[in-house]
Amino acid sequence: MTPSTQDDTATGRGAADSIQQDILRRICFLDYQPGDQLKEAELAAEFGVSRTPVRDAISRISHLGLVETRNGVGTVVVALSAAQIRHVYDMRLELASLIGSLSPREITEADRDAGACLLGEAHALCHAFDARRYVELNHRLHGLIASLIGNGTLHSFWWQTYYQAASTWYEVASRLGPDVAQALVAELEDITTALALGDVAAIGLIQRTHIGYGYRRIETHLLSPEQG
Amino acid sequence: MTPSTQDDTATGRGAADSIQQDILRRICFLDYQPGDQLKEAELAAEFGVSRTPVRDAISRISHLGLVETRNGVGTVVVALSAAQIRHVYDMRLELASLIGSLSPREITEADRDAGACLLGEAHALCHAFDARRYVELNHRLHGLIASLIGNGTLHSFWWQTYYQAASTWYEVASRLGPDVAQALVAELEDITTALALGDVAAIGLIQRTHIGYGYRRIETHLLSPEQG
DNA sequence: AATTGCTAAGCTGCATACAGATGGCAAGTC
DNA sequence: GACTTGCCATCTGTATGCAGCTTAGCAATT
Repeated sequence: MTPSTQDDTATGRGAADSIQQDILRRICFLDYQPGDQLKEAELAAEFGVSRTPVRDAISRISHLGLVETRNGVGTVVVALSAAQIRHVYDMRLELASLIGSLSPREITEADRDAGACLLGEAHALCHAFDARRYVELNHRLHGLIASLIGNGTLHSFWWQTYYQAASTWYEVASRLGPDVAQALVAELEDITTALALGDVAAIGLIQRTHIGYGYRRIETHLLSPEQG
Repeated sequence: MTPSTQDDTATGRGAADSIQQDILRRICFLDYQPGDQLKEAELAAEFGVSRTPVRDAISRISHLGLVETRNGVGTVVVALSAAQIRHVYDMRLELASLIGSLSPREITEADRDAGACLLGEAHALCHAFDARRYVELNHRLHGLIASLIGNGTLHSFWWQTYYQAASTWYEVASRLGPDVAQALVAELEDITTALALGDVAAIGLIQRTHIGYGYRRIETHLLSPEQG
């Protein structure tokens, strides 16, 4: 039961694995935008490996629907449709509720420290906003919460939907600016409280709440105004 | 948003895709038992292709945790631990409830026909039981229900957990014999009723119920007596 | 001027050769 | 006899060459 988007096959496929994460990060940070082409040869040269591990990485990413590869054409980053985004968010709402009920892990002091650290950085972000940094903070917050999930299947699914959803955040953050940082602070304040109380179920419900808010932001600022 | 275990990348990776399904089927039918080694060269020869598409297929399967591949050793089929099986079933119970609530598709006449056909074959199976045939009927039932799921993310997850769970059924069926066929008949009777009424939500709840029964069978006949 | 056919470039899919890693076996040593 | 050590068979990870597919652009024709 490997997370499938994070740390599988610790031994084998060393190169392909780190490349996969790197590409996923680039998609979430919009280094690769929808429509961009991922050329195997190019990436192979950049990472200093051959096409084989790059192919492996891209093949895995295609599971998530974030890229589409066609013979003779290439691999392009695809923007999730409005319907797909809704489906992902509908699913994430449900998964969030399960975090606390399906074999959660015990909260440790390290978790509380990480939460406090994130909250501090989120505060700083409000004053000096940077979309990239916002996405990165979200990534670290996701990692913290995912680590609390004891159920391996849920853990895997949580990561999968994360990457699908996260690919939209950078653009929302760019358009909304510091407002999303404020929202992140609010979320982290709730979460640090729950961490202090050792209540994983509460964290799941908090997540559910803020996933709902997040979807509303996407709906308003990404789906309604232009593009579909 | 590709199902990831069923029909991704319709255009590219044609060979790898069918090989992946074939290997997954073999694992579920216990043609490959836990501990068995999947040798790339061997499979490549059997399918009449090179190692590359075989590697691709195996790489994808490793997502599900059904195989584990280590450099210098090989790829072996792994038996899910009791905890992993429980996690998968816990998740399936929750996913089943969502089938009816997350953008279900309309039920058609073809669905009703397929359900009736399955029910007939399940009846036949009670008299002349065959574990392999039981697993196959379950597979077709799963395909029918999965096709009713409109939410692409849920669809993908439903398939993923299916393969993880199905890898245990053959052994249970072998030990219990016709009893599981009776249970399948009961399940299909409920489902054909729901199909007739066009009630997808009911189908999800029926699934949830029988997934619970199924787990109890596994717990009793696979986990308790011997092995863990 | 518009259309159609061709050509060439570029990309992925696949095949195969090589290198690194692992585990077992056997020879050697205490 | 037990343990250690080095060799070897074997499998995966990686590199690279080749073939098929797709597309864009150009040229010839209507």
